[in-house]
Amino acid sequence: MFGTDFEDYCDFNDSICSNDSGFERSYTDSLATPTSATSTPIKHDTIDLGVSLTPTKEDHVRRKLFPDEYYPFPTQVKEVKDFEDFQPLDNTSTPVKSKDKRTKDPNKPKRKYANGKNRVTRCKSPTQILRIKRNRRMKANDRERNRMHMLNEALDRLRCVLPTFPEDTKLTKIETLRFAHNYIFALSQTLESLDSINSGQLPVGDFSFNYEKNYLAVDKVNKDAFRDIFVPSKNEDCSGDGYRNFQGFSKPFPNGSNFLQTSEGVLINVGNVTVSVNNKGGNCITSTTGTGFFTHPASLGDDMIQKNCYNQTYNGYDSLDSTLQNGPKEYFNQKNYEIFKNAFETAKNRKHSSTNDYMCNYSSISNHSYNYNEKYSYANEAYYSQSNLYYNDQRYVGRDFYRSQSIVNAQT
DNA sequence: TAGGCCATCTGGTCCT
DNA sequence: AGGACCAGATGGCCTA
Repeated sequence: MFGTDFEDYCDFNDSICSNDSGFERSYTDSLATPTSATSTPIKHDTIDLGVSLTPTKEDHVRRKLFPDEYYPFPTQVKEVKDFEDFQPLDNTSTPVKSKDKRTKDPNKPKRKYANGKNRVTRCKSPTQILRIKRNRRMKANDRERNRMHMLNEALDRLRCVLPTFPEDTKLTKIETLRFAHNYIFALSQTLESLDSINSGQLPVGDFSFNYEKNYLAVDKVNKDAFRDIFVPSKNEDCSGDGYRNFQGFSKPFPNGSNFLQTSEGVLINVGNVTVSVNNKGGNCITSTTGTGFFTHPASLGDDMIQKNCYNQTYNGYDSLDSTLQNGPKEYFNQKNYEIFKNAFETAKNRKHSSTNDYMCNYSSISNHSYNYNEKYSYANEAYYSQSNLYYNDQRYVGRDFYRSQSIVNAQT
């Protein structure tokens, strides 16, 4: 049903740029109307340019301001696989120095000119000077445009690794940076918590790295753990930029925080998601796309557990039967939940593997995060334990995948 | 309609 | 000379 690649959730058609891209304007207009009072190019009919201004993921074609013949270098955008692979785009007008430089002969005498100087400066007509300046300006604009494109693409890649839902409104630039700052902080705090377990300061039973089990559970230790991660301490001054308070998003609670404790439980706001932990087990996650409810396994009957199965396809295996796959639509939006959850798993995996895999190559995240059958595909015990850390509360029946602590009454 | 966000142009500065 | 970087200016698009 759903794709298994993380990229499936990051549709470049939507995320690469906003619809109100300024590419609809062209520098050619300003050239055509040099006497215009404003230096800002006038809106131009894009059809006249003969190029599609909408980038697509498939063709990897950068939006172009001018027809192909205006570009002296290839315009194909290099697909970035990892950080080391990332190179500046090739479609800049900036001339690239040839690597095979011709070695100068040091014995060769310099060319002499009649006036004693090394070079003759020809007189240029005002028209020529104007043309040269215009050409330099166009090239400078081209470079600046590409530079900003690279910056925006970097921001897009950053958006893709942040735990927000693709269906939600695209984060603005400043929101992306702020949220990334907070997210890194949250992940580092999570890793520190894990270190506390490894060093024996915390019992594993109190805080294992199981987001679903611990962050949605109701025992005090886990509530405090979550609060430690997402809510600044009293000593922290978050009145300014409020980074620790996820200020990139609204703070929905009257206390001006992303965390609210009530007599019935706690509410935690993380990005576009609000997690509600109820003392009576009525936990839920709410996003702008819908709400999903969670219940303790103890309160679930067998029939409810049956309905909590994944009705998705992983590794080519169809799970459960067709009636469940085509079952009621009120089930929790599993895709959104997985995206949110995988952010935490990524942090866990980073502890055990090379660092470049995850933050620099978001396509590889999916290989680990969505591979639910991997524990049965790998005999390596270490790998098993590593992969299974997060899913230590799940049951597997034949080819069917069950979740013991799952969604029973959700809507999207 | 005002304000936010964005892409683009532009000129200045610094550096190679 | 030319490229990278930056900040200001400007207009388009969208939303409350």
